[in-house]
Amino acid sequence: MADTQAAPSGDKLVAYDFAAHERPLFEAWRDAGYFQRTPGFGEHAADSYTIVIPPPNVTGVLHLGHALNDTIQDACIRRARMQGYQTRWILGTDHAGIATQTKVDKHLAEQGINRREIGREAFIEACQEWRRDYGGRIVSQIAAMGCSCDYADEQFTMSPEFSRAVRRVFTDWYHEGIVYRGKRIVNWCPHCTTAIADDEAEYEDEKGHLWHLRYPLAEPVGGREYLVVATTRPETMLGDTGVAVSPSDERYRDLVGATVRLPIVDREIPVFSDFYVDAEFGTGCVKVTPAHDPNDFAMGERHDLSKINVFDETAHVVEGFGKFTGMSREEAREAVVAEFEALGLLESVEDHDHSVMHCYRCHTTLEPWLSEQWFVAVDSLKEAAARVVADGTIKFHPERWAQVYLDWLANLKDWCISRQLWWGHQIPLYYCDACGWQDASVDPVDTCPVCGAPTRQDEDVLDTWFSSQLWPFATQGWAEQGNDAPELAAYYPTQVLSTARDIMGLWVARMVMASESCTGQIPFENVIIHPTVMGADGKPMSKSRGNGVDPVQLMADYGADGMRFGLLMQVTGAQAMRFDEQKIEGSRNFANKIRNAARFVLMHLDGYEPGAPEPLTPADKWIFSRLAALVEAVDAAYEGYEFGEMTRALYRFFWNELCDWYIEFSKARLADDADPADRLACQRNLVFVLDQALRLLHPVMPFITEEIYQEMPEKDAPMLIIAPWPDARALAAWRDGEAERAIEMVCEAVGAIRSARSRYGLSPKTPLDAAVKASAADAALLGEQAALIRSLANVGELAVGADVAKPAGSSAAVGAGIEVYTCLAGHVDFEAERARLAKEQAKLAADVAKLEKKLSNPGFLAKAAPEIVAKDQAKRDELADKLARVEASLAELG
RNA sequence: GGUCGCGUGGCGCAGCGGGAGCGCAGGUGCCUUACAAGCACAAGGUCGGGGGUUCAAAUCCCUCCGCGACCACCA
Repeated sequence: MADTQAAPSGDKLVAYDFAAHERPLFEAWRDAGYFQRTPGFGEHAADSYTIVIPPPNVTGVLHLGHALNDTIQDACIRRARMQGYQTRWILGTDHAGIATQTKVDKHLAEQGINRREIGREAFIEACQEWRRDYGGRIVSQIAAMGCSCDYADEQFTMSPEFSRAVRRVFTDWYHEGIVYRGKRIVNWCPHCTTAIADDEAEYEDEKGHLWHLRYPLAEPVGGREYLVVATTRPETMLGDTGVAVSPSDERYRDLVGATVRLPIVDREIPVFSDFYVDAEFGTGCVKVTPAHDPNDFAMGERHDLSKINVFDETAHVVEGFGKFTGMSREEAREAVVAEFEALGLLESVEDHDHSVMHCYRCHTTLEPWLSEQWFVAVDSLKEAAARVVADGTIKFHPERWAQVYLDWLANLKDWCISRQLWWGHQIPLYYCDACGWQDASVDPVDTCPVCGAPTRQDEDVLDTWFSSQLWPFATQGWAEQGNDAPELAAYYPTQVLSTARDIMGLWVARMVMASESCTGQIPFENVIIHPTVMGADGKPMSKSRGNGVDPVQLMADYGADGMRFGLLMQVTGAQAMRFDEQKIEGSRNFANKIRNAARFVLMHLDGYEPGAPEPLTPADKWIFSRLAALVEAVDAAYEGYEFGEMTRALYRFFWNELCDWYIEFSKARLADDADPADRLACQRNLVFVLDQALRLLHPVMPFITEEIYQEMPEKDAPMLIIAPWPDARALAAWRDGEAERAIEMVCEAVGAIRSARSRYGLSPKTPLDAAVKASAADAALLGEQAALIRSLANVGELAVGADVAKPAGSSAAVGAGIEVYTCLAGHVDFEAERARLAKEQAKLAADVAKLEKKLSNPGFLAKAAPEIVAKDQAKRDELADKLARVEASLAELG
């Protein structure tokens, strides 16, 4: 606190060492146990406030999205802690199946190791090792931000307890028929060699071709010897088992029921009609490959076609296709097309853009692939999940995301949960090959309960999101004690879930479904969907674009407080926010302003004695009134989850009201020759306002506020982190319209005199005489504040009254209800003053005319709310008055 | 194809029914002892175009234009 952060100019700027100031505070909070379950106090003592952090991937590093999201959560929970709730912010990481396995694979590959060679156990050990080496990094970065999570009870989606919860849900759902096994078309990643869920597939537009291929008919029909199919994937023709046409397509009516002799493979396949086919597209004939296209699969089911798998798990052509066997998809495409051309069956090729599915992890083109997989039947789950959002039990902020959520649920299809990976929760389904017994079980089943033979466990692991969906309750004792877990009773449902919109379906909706099914409760009451942080160019941040910003670097440059405040200041209800580093810099400056204001207060405490704040002067009453308004605004913003509003309100109050005016007002009262009683009152009021401001700022800027709080002359809590939140209801008594009016006039008068001085290039050091004319009531209010005006505007003689005359040779500024004359005689040439006043006269005349017109409109008078009419009349009178006074000043200048 | 978001001073954004605001950049003057990461002052916009509702529109409705996102997807 003692050091000046910004050295006087001339000296070299000494960078403030944020980390050195922040880390000890963090450790103090942690060591005092404030990050763990806090006991609660006051009116909310019996209520809990819980947040579960969206668990970052174990191997991840902090990015700006986390930084924003975690700041939001920390602000919420710190405020709740100060409000006296029993708080708990559950921290942990996600094992992130594919993501981690991909990384470890790559890591091993660099050492020339293939995971298939070392086997499952060794590979899992490699993952664990990787996790031990890199796993803690993101948690320490979260700590560097100052997040008040429960670090002593860190969760992991593959911890023994969590795994038990996963097995339990799988087993329960299996027994309820919610989890089932089936041979279906799934999105297959030939690189990761696993199935992935529909929402893990990303569509990307690609330039491609539409090949028109002739398929000869086994027997000519009506003189026709062949039909032409159009396809974007000629290589799949090896697996064709039918050709479909639209039922309403007259052109092909007589072909339905005919047989095609499939070229190359020489297979006889039927021509049939199906409603799926659009006669308008391509040739109107669709080759049907049930094993490699979901729509074809559906047609295959409807028409009882066989399903021929052309590709193996790495998307190479399987045995039995002659020279094509062993070719990659791409090679096979070329070879098939070449063959058709050689056979004279390639009718034409046209360019065709289409969207192609890619793996969201490795971006390999996905192959729709027929395989045996596990699924979650969603029909019984989604109903409750939709209901609790539709009826407002769970609220989205901003509200419109509720519709996105509901739409997602409405379109939901069964969820493929099995993954052909090694890193993850192995599916707890046990088979007895001897007698055919099979069952799911929470605990391992080594021998068959029917015949006693050894069993084997399913090889596949579960989708990462299958475990993530249990996060809000599996972290709270559910695995062992189910819904009787005391933690759940105390801390469930949680209050807030904050996330970006991209995992609305993948995670948010699934948590609701799982929680409703497993606990019978909602998992959280409020869902905050914060905007996605974009790069400075408005595009998503990415390595390849080079527009990424590292939050760790931001914290090093601007402090954790600066980054936090700056991020929240940019939050709006929109879907995206373009990252603006200047906002972070401005917030760092704001933190510095807070530090300096506190320094001012604390260095002027000579003779200070603790005591109740007491607003004596209008300036005191004004700042108390503004403080009361601020608390109300901040509370309202938190309750609406409007973080941009909240931070801007704090910024405005602290900088533009407290620092720009109240502290300036205080200087004279704190001087050595000031009245000791008044000085003490001023000190107490400064301490009080600073203290309240620190509390309001603390959830967003925890470090600087705590650091200052420790220096405060009186404290009602050992640390600010658990100090009571300002009480808006109690403060409301300080609202004072008259004091606000008085100080507004002071500010206006000071501004007018400074402006006149600046306009004519007069030094701030030259004292000027001035006069203020106001209504009798205002003059009475203002008269008491003459000293403030004199000291802030460097005024010599100051006259205030209802009937003061404009001094000769003065510049006039006409404000709201007051007129300010700055004496410039002997200092300036009045030509410029005349021009300025003439310009103002024109502007005022136009404004008055506009209002006159409005007020003479009968429609307005008849229909507008009476207080609006009154307001406009008052405004008109005021402007007319101003105009008259400007004109008078002008006349006087001659 | 469907749904949603955004177009406001040079730049980045707030405001979303009663006379246009903030930050930054730029201009002028200040080392005024809390702060030059600062202070003071001034300048800068017909709120994307058009139409409508209303006494009143940046704000509500329609339409067009331009960005962007999500969902679905026709071989």
